[in-house]
Amino acid sequence: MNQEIRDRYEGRASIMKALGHPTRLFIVEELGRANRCVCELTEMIGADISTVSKHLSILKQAGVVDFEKRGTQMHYRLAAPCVLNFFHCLEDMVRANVQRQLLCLQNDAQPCGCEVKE
Amino acid sequence: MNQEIRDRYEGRASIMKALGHPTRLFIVEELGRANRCVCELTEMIGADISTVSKHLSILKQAGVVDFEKRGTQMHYRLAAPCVLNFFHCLEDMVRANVQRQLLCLQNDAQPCGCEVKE
DNA sequence: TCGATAGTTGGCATAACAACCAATAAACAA
DNA sequence: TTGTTTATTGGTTGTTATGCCAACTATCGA
Repeated sequence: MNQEIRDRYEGRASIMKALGHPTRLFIVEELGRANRCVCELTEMIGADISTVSKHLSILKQAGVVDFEKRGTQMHYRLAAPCVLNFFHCLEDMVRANVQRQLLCLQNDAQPCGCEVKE
Repeated sequence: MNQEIRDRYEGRASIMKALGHPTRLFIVEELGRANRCVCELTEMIGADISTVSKHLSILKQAGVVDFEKRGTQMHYRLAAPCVLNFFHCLEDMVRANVQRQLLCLQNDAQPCGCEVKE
């Protein structure tokens, strides 16, 4: 994998990385329903406003969200609604993972690679 | 965001996080074309085989890939082909991000939030 | 002008991640 | 049995991410 190809994947991976956090995924799904200001999101999430602001700036940097200033408030919106299409696949995978872990617990005689590490 | 909802997003986010690395994204796209053993992927990627093996175990843990032992080789395959659908959206976003950065460089009089930090 | 509200940024401590090397295990050929 | 190939795991080191607090900026109402 040379530098050029690596850069190609770097750009995509940084977007996926931006989506790889529960709080940020929550923000994305919420903005899929309605535009929100930082204060509303902070209220829903229950973290420090500076923490939420930093999550939003990571999403902004990745091009997932965009914002608009209105008075003292910053109104965020989804800039790339196509990411909402990821959720269906993600939910299927979460379900499959749970299923796999259950199967693994049932016949734990033979290891199946889904053991919980200690 | 209570614990239950947080857990819900945690499961999805860990899958996105697993995809949030250039090497792992490369592996996913390559496995979308054909099943591969670790040695083939290592050859393509050009990293230590232990590094590639660890990337694969992260993808396995997330339920993105699966493997099958054949002699001394481990043959990996895509367990969740739906992730291939992510790429189109990712590429659109990368293009949009590049476009945005170009615009930003052109009229750098007013900051637009895409400045490169030093 | 002064104070209150809304957000962003810097700093810091802690935690998680990444990549290599070394050691080990499994399959198989000689 | 011994050596080779393939792959995983442990250990180490350096980098990056996370979340809070504190400091600061901007807008707006009194």
